[in-house]
Amino acid sequence: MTALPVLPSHAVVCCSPVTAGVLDDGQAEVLARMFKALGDPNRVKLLSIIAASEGREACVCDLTEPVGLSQPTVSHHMKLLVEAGLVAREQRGRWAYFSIVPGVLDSLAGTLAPR
Amino acid sequence: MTALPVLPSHAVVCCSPVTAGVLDDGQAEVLARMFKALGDPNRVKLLSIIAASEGREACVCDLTEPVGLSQPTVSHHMKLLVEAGLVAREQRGRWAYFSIVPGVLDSLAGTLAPR
DNA sequence: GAACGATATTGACGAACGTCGATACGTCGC
DNA sequence: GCGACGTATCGACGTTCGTCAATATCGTTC
Repeated sequence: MTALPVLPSHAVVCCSPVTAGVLDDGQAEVLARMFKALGDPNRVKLLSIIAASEGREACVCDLTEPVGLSQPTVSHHMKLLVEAGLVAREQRGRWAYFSIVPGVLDSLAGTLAPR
Repeated sequence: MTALPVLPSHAVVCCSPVTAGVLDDGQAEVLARMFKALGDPNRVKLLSIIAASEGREACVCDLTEPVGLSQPTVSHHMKLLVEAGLVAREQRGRWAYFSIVPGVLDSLAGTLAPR
């Protein structure tokens, strides 16, 4: 499978550091949305599986068994991760592939601990 | 107010990187717990207020008004942040002070993006 | 177009969550 | 000890969430 196209960087639209001053409601909302997406053990595990996969992408068909959840549940979780902007979805024939959005984890890490 | 005592480093017990391989259920659970604590805009804002305060600590009496929530709600949120290991609480007379647990944000950031 | 396989969506259920008024509890000053 | 003050806890409420079986939708193959 080929590398995913490079998406526009989210760094400029993503996140304000928690530690750079008092966040306003909008900024806090943006951050909280992403953290909430990671606030479920199954979704953390799903993200780690994708991150550990070749090309940092994985087919949803390979995600169901490792987390031991039903297909609808995994689909639902993946939808939440996509909506949170952490992963991107690409339909390839019958298969849905998910990949880590480039730079997003770096950005999110940067909100917790400025570099 | 004096600096808080240096707490034992949590780095050794805190977190496994999301991006260093597939996490087991326990590791994912630990991370998810902290992310979930940050999954509420008000708690993100509370954390940012504490982080922006002198000495990275703040009195709960200074937290209620900026988030515009009732006293019981703020108390409840602070309890969740403490239980998640992100902040520590210290009673000083009538006042409860909360501080960022040293190193915890760095550790958590490191789980998202290894340095 | 029909059959098949993959996957998203729907609906129901029980659990968890965020909020606040009321109250309980601990500290301080007299 | 009592009253005032600060803050945690309780209980109720409406909302949100994680789960799964059933079903709908979409892409592929013949």
